[in-house]
Amino acid sequence: MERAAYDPHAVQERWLPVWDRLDLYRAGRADGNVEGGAAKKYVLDMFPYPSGDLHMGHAEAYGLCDVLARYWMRRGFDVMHPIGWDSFGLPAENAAIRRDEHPATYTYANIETQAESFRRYAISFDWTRRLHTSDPDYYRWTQWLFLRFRERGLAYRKSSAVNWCPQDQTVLANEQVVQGACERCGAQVTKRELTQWFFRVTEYADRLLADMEQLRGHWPERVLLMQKNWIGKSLGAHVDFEVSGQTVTVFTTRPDTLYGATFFVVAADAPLALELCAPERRAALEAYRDQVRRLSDIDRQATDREKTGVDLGVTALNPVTGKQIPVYAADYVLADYGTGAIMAVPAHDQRDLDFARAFGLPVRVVIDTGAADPAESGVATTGDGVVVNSGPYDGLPKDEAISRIVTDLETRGGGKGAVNFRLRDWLISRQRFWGPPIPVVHCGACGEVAVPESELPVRLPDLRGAALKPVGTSPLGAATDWVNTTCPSCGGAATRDTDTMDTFVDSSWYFLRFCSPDYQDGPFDPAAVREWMPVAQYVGGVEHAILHLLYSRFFTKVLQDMGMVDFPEPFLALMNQGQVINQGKAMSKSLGNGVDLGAELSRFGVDAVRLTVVFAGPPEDDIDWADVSPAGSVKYLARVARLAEDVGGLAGAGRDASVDRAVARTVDEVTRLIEAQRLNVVVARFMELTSSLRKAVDAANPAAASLRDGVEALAVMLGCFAPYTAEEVWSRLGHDVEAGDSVHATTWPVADPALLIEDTVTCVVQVAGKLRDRLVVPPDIAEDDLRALALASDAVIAALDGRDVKLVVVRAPKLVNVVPA
RNA sequence: GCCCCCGUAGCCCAAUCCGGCAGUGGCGAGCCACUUAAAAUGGCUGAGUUGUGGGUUCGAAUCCCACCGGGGGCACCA
Repeated sequence: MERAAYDPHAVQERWLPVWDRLDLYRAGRADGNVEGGAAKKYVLDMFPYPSGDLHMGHAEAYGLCDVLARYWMRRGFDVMHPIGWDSFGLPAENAAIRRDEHPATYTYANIETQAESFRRYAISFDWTRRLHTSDPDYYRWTQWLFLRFRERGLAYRKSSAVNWCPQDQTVLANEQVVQGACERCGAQVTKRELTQWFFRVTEYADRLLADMEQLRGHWPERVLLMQKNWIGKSLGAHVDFEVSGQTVTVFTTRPDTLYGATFFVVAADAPLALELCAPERRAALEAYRDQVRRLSDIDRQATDREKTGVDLGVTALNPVTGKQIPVYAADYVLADYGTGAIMAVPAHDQRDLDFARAFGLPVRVVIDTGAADPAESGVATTGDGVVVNSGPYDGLPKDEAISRIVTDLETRGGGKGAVNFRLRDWLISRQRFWGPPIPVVHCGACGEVAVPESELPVRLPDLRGAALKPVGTSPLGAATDWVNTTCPSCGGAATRDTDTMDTFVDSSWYFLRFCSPDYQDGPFDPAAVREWMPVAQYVGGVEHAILHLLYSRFFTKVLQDMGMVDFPEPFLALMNQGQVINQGKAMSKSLGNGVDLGAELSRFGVDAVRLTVVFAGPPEDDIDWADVSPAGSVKYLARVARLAEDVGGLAGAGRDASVDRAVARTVDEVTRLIEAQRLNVVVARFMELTSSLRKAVDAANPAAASLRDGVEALAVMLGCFAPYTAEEVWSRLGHDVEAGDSVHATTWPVADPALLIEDTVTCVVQVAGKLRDRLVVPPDIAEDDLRALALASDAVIAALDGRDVKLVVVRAPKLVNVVPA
């Protein structure tokens, strides 16, 4: 008999226009046709940057997220699954220079390409909520939020050393500096002192850390760990030292080693170094500072570097020993961590010891750890031990000494317990064009003045091509007509701020905008946000583990403090999909191992690619495209289509308990597996069910009703993974999809609990832990009966070989273990 | 250097949470059927010291310890 061929492309062409017409994925209108009514679920993928067309990475991330979104739709939830574009950013600007056009041209053309690809890839997006961060309607509210942050003292300007690329004559974001070099041109990045805008994220450090407890279990553990390390909370103390009549405070995590502080170091690039320096050492310090400034980041960060520094010719008073200790400036002390000055305890800190050995400074052991003397061994002892050489504290264990010394410092003055964070304030200024302009005007008379809300957005001027070339200042600065303005406060002549904001600012609140994308009275409608937020499931790559996720968490907390939202965390659950690699390596042009998504889709079809990325392994694992087989997925989907064809033609109402049980077991297990996000295992279960239904059909099983129900259940579940094929199957079973009876508008199958109970169980019988026999028993068999059955088994008697039985372990109904003497 | 995760068949994965038959999926390999032949399709088969060593247990892939190998994060943060 001639089989109906399975042509994935024909199936796509057939159903895509029908789905467009049926408008299946609009949020906010679920009919609550499943128990539990229509509870809301907000499912979100990290929105894409519009660089070219979609690639394999998108295929995986959006494919995985779509399974979850569709599953919850089938479970009767009112699901919001929106899409938008993170459409400001440097690549568009570079393309515009190259092609002599406006960045918007490249950006919006790519967006259209990606949107069409998403549509064909059959992601269940609610297209009515689409947004682009580069639209004035969007960045108007990015600017509005900036002004609210500024009112609260959370946005401020300060002078700071930033990454500078001498080749491109421009400031670079940290993420554009790869191992000390400019990611664009490869030049060594240096530091340059510039006045920049910052967000005061450090004020939220403690809450960002503490609230991670709410995320534990729902976010990948390693992401929480990375954020924890990034925030870097350290407990310790501030201790005051007198230097030339001036009080200089240091931060230390080891107040117990105060008696071992034999010298004092300030960061060479901190202003404090100049203040403390004796006049006769001034020239030496300036020379050293020049030398430090010329160092590239990559050199400066090398930990095995020789310690360098310069004696400042002054001394500091150790507050507990009463001794004057020398003061140095060195580049191993960081200007922007702690107070920019340290007490150096060479015996118990490796860096201080290295410095002491280089400069011939004394080493004084104050904690006896039992290890060799650091002065001899060159290895600082940082472990636990007993306090020595420390006056009244001698003999105390380390931890007790810490609390005693801190208490004494607080009582006597001169110090107190303190907490310090590694987290730095977020530098948001960019000397670039394609971003939201900072809505501030600089007036000679009034200073910094906010642009009034009624004048937002501050639109970008119409610059293109060569006008965007980096010249060391923002391209906005050259747009004279745009820069020159009047002061909103006094009406006098003033200039606009020429910085634009980091694109991470745009993406720190887009998930809120999706709740009410057309809202005109604020960044979002509070009622809509109450309805949808927080995001129930967020999906994206682990490369955003810190920046985007930390900033979004920060924004949410600020908005909570402003009373605009009533929750502290934006994303209740997070899934990190792995990367798609090829032949063991990240895909790249230079390696020639790239896999083109469009080519794969043309060859195998959308469903096969979607199924392959899900089936390849656990969602969070990388997929090596060389290890997987989209051709195998095509084969499987064709098998399902043929099964539907055969079953669709069966007549009759016959049922078969073993078929019904197999279906019920699969439904039950697949449901639990999806909830646990074990999506690769789900596909294996589909394949098993398909095989067993196939066998039943081939055996001329008369249970037509059971088989039909089974294939229907399979179609509904498979619809979340391979939406086109599932619709085709659904249609072959006789459903009128064009009339609205789509597999993507139906409800998830329910397993009858009665079918999940087995009438018999296979009991394993072991002798001394080795498998010797299997017994088929009722599931509710009594322990004693099972023991008797097992002991009577011929195989057991043979294995015992006359030995006495010492112990019989019975775990009814699954196992008996007979232990011989 | 510090911290985290992972080692199961030639390869990708199940079984690990909560100890109880190492397989139930895929790729590849081999064989068979269909075919003039091939492709496609269907069926069948084989493959294991569960990284290594030790411990706990009646029983360990699973729990504990050490080591080896791989991946990742942080790193002059006091």
